[in-house]
Amino acid sequence: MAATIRDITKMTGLSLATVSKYLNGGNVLPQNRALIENAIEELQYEVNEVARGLAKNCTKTVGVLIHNLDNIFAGSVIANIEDILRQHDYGTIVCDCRGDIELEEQEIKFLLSKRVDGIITIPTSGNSFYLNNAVIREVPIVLIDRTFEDRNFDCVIVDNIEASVQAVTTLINKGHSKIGIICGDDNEYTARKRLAGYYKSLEANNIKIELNYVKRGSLTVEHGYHATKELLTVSNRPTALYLSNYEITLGAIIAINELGVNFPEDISIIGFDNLMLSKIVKPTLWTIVQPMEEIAASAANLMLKRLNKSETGEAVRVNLSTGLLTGESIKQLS
Amino acid sequence: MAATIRDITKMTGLSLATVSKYLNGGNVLPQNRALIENAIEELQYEVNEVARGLAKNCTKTVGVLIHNLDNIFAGSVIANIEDILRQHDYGTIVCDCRGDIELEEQEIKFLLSKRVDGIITIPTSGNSFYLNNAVIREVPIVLIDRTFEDRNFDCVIVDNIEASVQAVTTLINKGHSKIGIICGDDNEYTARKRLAGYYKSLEANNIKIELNYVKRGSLTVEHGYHATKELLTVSNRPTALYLSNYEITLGAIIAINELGVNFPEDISIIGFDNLMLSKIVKPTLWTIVQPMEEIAASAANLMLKRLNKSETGEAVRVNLSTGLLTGESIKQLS
DNA sequence: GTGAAAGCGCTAACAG
DNA sequence: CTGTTAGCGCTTTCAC
Repeated sequence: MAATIRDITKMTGLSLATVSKYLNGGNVLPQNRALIENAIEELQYEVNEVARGLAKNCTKTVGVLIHNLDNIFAGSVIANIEDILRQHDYGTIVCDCRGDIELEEQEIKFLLSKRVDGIITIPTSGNSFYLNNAVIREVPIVLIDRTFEDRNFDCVIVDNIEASVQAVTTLINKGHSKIGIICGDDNEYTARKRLAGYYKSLEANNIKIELNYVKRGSLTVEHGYHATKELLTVSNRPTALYLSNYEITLGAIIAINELGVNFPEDISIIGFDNLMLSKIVKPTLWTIVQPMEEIAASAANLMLKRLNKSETGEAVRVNLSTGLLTGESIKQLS
Repeated sequence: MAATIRDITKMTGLSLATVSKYLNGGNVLPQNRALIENAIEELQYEVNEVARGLAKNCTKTVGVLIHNLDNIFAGSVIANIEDILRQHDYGTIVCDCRGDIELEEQEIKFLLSKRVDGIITIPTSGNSFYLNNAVIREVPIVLIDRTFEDRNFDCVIVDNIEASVQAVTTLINKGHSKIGIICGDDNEYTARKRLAGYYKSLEANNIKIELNYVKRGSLTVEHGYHATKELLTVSNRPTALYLSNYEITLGAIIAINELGVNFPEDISIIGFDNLMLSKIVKPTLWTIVQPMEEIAASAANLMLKRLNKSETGEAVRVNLSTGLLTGESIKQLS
């Protein structure tokens, strides 16, 4: 059995209160301080955070709930959040709900029963109903990647429509009008927005929308790969492709290479998030990049502010912009 | 403030013990059961797991500590572990130590102060010193991916030497003797083993080892990419490449495609772990696969057994074998 | 600055 | 089956 604070009182002859005060950074006579520190060393004492959590009604942990852990975006965001939180002595309980709405609701219950001090989440569900209990208990919540229409929450998002506009406009400015898009399907919030941005910029430039240039599917390498092969063999094939997420970009590159098609000569492309590819592929890739670390940092810091009450106002909405990484993968059409 | 068990006693007129018994699955008179269930519904009561944890001296959470969260292997293993544990009512506190030994030690302290019931970890450190406190407190530990020489722990590993032997022997059986390897560097446990397996099978077949066929580096796409380019331009270039990890395989494929080199005609390759690639690349890829879900399941189940004391003996060592996925990426030399 | 005592929400004997 | 009671390990008044 691990040593308790009581063992320290016995060893030092001091009282519970004094030792506790020391542990919480209070003032103690130098001689007593020495006694306590010695005892702690001797006994290998470490605070029992469970007991402390009960006494203080706060656990110094935040729950992070996402749709899928084995995914680059989520993995990297979580790793960074965890990092920052830890530096402020907060632990992180990670749950992944596998894109399942029922599980998502259960996981929130689970996190609440663990009495997390706050919840950071990339929502799966389309409405915020599943967060009711957390709201009632006044557990701070920070949303990442999306918001809800039905209620305001703190959130950290990027403007996905604008990201697409950036990408597509870049292509248009280089003379392209036959532009394909490979994207997720309509029940994905970010996919919907990105597709909307694609439509928006085509319309703004009076370019007719070709429905067979739009390849909806899953957000996977497979979809990127197959959709690219299809788009490259379609009659009246597009001159440029907008690859609207990390995995899709990867799949597309593999398909293009495999077909022996060259970019930018035969096809122009602009990718998404795939820094790894943009760094190593030759010719280099034009890429839309989400500020993943900034997203993580904003979410973590916003949460920290809610936790230490330095932010108490209305729901704050952090809007980050995507960046545009220039490359050589887009051909200038005359 | 959330409702407590005491609120339920007031509402039902029953005692603490009865309600507690109900909550823990004990027998209660039907009428009382109804009363309690009604009160729970009414009050939106949920067990405070922190209080329960203190009373029971067990928290129903296990800590998972790994070197790097934004990595396919770790991400996918953790996602699966979390899944299984959750189904048994265990939560998961995830920490990533960024491959830093000092952080690793701190994280263990952190997990212990949170009183996790068990720890599952992919070790970073070369010795088990940092686990001392956990051992003393008799917190069950399950290692993944590697073991220590200095002390026996429960562990779930694959035979990395054998994996390499499988890969290299496959190449040799198809008539290759000029075989390159791209791998991690010597301070990576698994990389060392995989390289050792490479040497082993060459020696077993009396094939002379060419040191410039061995490309050590980081376990990254970049390394796979650049090393491949180097190996393909070296004089007396190898006829086959063994790509000894996921990221390296990905980088190599990109490099090969980019160079306009064809496999298996111009170069034979066998990859590692990259199921995604082996599924979508044409010609299909020969691939060594680690049973990631099985690794996760074994680790989680072993932990569960330790936790419920159904396994109490000596350290158990689960040895899983890698599989060989056949493909078309290896040319038969006459 | 220190100590005594009550309490955080729950569990677990032990009687009844 | 139910109720009483005494903790689990720590924090936090409130006197001294």
